[in-house]
Amino acid sequence: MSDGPHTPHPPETLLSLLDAATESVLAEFRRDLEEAGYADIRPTHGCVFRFVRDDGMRLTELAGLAGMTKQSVGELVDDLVDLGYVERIPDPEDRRAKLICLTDRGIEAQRVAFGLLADVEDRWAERFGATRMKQLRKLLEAAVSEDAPGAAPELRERRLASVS
Amino acid sequence: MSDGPHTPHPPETLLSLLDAATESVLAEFRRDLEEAGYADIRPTHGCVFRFVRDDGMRLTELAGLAGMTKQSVGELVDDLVDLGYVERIPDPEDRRAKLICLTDRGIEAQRVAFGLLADVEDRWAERFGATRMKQLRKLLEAAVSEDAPGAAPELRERRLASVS
DNA sequence: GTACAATCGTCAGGTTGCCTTGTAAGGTTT
DNA sequence: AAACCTTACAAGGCAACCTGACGATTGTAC
Repeated sequence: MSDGPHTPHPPETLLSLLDAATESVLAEFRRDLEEAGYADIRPTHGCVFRFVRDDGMRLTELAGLAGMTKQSVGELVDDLVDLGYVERIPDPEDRRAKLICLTDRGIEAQRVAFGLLADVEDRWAERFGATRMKQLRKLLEAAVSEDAPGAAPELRERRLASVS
Repeated sequence: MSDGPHTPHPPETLLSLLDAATESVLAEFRRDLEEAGYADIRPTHGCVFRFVRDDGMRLTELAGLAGMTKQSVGELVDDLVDLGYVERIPDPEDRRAKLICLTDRGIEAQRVAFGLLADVEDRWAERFGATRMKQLRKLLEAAVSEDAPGAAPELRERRLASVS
């Protein structure tokens, strides 16, 4: 940092690399999803597709898993209802609550999306070799799941729950 | 995807892992930066600290490096001017333009920030071993800089230019 | 069994981080 | 000097989150 007059080409930090890689994968996924005919699904909606169970799930639980507020997830669910991917059915066990369920179309979209994500990963594996990809996965999993030396404790719940 | 009734614990995709790791590093960095007394610097400001040269830089060039519009970067520069980290001085070579320069305080902040990012990476290296970190870096660099099989071409310019 | 507190979802409104469009001032070209 | 680029800025919009404050239930304590 203090060698030389300044950093002409700024140093690639771990953060910038991780962020760039994330964006790269995300962009690829978005493109594939769009090409598959699901242009109306935005990346934000992923938190619903990712966590919702087939037998339905309450908003509160979904929000908890996604690490977001009920209001925010509620908005996304509104979108997906309008788009016909999910529906809210009254919870038979609690008349306050509603169960958020995937429609048939939603189930299909979920299947396709997870498939495309797996394809992206497969392409990476082709480029870098399956061995390296396994290493990468292991490393990232360890970095994320373990107690990081300095991460804020409240983050740990969210960490696996952010993007689709 | 279609084995078993459904995926109870959703599968960790490459995307979710990368995203989680990014967030983890970012959170750690933010915390460290705050503890170092720079709570007023937001992550978004990183695109200025990251790319600005010591001898100053025009808004247009900065925006180009950051992969953002001039207006967006201009706003961030406004913030940093208010906070005393940068200043706009008239460009002697073009009276339309202004050079965005770090103040002494800004230079110090930049030094500290890059140092803290390096510290985060060192801590990762301690946890996983220097060898694995090198592998991780190499892999990410390759994934990001090479022509990805399916990435949008316009992304490639931006890819290394997003977060601090 | 009635009062009280907690929980479920929603409404209203705000913040952040970006973008697009338009405009005025300063250069460049011929 | 007329036409055309730039440079920066101002105004306004949008997406993706947030907080706070409800009404409608439900579970809990007297």
